[in-house]
Formats: sequence, C-alpha cells, structure tokens
Amino acid sequence: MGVTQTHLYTEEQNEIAQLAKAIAHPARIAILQHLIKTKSCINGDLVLEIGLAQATISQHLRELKDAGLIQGTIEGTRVNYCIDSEKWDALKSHFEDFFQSYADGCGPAC
Amino acid sequence: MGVTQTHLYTEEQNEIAQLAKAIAHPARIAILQHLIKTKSCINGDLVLEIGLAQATISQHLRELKDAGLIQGTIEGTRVNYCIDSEKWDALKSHFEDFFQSYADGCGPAC
DNA sequence: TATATCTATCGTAATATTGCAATAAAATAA
DNA sequence: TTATTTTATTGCAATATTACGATAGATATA
Repeated sequence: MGVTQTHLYTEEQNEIAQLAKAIAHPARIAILQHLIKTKSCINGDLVLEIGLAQATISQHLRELKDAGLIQGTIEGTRVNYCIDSEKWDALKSHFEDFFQSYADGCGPAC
Repeated sequence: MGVTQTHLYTEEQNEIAQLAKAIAHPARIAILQHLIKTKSCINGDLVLEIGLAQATISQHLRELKDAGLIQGTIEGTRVNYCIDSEKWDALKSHFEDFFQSYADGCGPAC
C-alpha cells in the first residue's frame, strides 16, 4: 500500500499526473517563475529569493530537473539553471489538450 | 518539518501548486477524463472503469471535490459527479497564464 | 597550497499521500 | 419493516514528500 498503481492507467494519464506533480509545490512554481523572469539563475539566488534552506532548494531543483523541466549548466562554482524549452512546450501542449477536452459544459444529469 | 511553508509564497503560487496537486495523480486524471467523456457518472462506474477499491475512488473524488473541480448531486442512492465548469475554466486560465509567461526561450547564459 | 564559495548528497524527523478492509449512513425495493 | 444498493467515513499500514543540518565535492581566489 501507499504506492501509486501506475499500471492501472494509460501512459498519457501517468505522464500528465507526473508533470502536474512536478509543479505541485509553490516553491517549484516560484523557482520556475524566477527562472522565467531572470532567464537564468543560480541556487544561491533562490535561497535569498525564497526563504528555504539551501539543501531544500537544491532538492526542488533536482525534482524539476528529473521531470525534465529545467537544465543546469556548470559555470565555475555556480550552476546556471534554465527552463528546458522543449519539455516546457510538451508540458504546455499536454495541459492544453487536457483542458481542451472539456469544452461543452456539463451534461444533462447535472 | 515536512510541512509546506505556504507563507513563503504568493497567493498565486500557492493556488497554482494546489490545483496542480489536485490533478497530480493518474487516478484523478482518469476520473476527470471519464467525467468529461460521459458528462456525468457515479462512483460505481469508476470502480469498474479504474481498478481501485471503492473506498479509494471515493477518496480521490473527495480530493477533486475539495479542490472545487467537480460537483456531486445526490440521485437516489447514487451520486452524479460532474466537472465544475467555472473552476475548470479558472484552472485552465491559471495554467495558460503560467505557460504563457514563458515565451521567448532561454536567456543568453544557457 | 590553503581558503573561500557554491552546490549536491546524506541522514533524519515530521508530515502527507495512497490504498484497502471494515463499517456506517442514506435511500430504494421487496 | 427488512433487505439491498450505493457512497462516505474510519482506521490502519506502506510509501512519498518536505525540510534542514551536516558534510562532501568541485572550482575559484589569495
């Protein structure tokens, strides 16, 4: 128990859910918005910007990285993170399709 | 520890994250897609459609209800659930705005 | 080389989520 | 009234997430 039974669902359902989970934390939303605003940033910036510990920010960054939403390039002692535009577009169109599937309002039974 | 520090973030960031969390499970995606397809359905249908126990489905339905994404109307011994179109549109435009904010690709540092 | 800076990882604690059996609650049917 | 049907709730176990201090690793600077 306690573990999501992914085999019960379609690949699409699992993928949408996984992408949603990647952005299902306000710190990760804040990180993405900051990345969008500055177009590149480092872990240290985020520690000041957001009020979390360095280890926690690093953990959130890795989750976004694992989801493929961001990329990090090492620059000296720092790391420049930025949005992965391909994955971002994939996420975007996935959600657009999902939202688009509901268009005609509620059925007669409601 | 272990609890999300919502006070660190803007209301918008918390709201997007919360809505994302509501759809961050394949069972809930499957439920929403089924609701969209049939335009109304009941818990029992979903138990057959998805392979989860009745209690588990009921739990997921409540999470979607708590998020405001679905409504349930009692019909005899059954409950007709359907999408809440207002909240759906709110979710949609929230995500659209979020995705739209990233448009010009990666900055010079990447 | 020694020190400082920046990020990742490890270990740990607290809390949340997922899933199900058992049971309760509420309405219908016999 | 007494089943029957359908959904919600409770209680529990397993797993996942969130957060942070301590520490390791890697690079730059004195």
